Amino acid sequence: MEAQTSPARLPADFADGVFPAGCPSRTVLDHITSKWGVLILLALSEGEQRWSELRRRAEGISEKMLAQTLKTLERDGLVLRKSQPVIPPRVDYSLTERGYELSGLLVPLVSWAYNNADEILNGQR
Amino acid sequence: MEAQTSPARLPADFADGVFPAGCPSRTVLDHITSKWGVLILLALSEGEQRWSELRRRAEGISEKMLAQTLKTLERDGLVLRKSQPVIPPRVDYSLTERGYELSGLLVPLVSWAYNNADEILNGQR
DNA sequence: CAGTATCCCTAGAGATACTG
DNA sequence: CAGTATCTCTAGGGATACTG
Repeated sequence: MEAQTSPARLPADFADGVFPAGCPSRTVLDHITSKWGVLILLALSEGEQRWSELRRRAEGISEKMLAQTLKTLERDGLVLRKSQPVIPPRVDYSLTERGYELSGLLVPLVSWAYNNADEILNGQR
Repeated sequence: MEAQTSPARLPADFADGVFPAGCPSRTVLDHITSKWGVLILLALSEGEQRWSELRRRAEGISEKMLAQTLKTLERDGLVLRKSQPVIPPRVDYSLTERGYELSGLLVPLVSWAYNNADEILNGQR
């Protein structure tokens, strides 16, 4: 098999092919491709959900990491937090418009990973 | 803004909305969304490249992480390593067909991150 | 229910030196 | 040039306990 060049092109600023160390996109990329970040964004792509629901779906996440991940995504304007002043507390999380846009790119990636996982890890063609 | 549901759908196995802890796709996802993994795959989407070239492009990567990342991606069948028995050594890396397919999903994501980075990190609408 | 606050701990990242 | 081999270190992540 020969080397190929991807049809989808990178932003022109990467035209020299260098990904600068201090580039802000690195930070954003770290947030949205983080282990738990992806899963939370994906879960929320199915619609608004509560804390406990997210915890159940992103199986294996600790409370600490759920809180941290949600805060980061909220600060980044990707996730919206709606808190009701009731007892017991009720908090709903959902995607913002921007988060929704992003999830449209993430879903195909996760689907691909899911569909190719066995072949990739078990080495068969 | 109201909660929305993404048009792109997840694999049916995720229909219950749960991402199982032991799911193989988690491992694959970790590889391809790793800090350096993304950048290497992206760099290679521009075509075959040598070790030193990759090191230059993924600015800030250490030799250790470059070696480790390339090995993982090669084992996963995403990257092809072609070594010439010459002195000085010459090794070329390129994407396999599967890696190429993946890069088609990664490029839009990185482009999105690049285009939205400033607004995300500086908080303006 | 929806989180904080702590403590602990090691895997993973970087730096450096060396080599075929 | 294209890597390995070590060493070091800390910050990310888990577990647990507690709270408005």
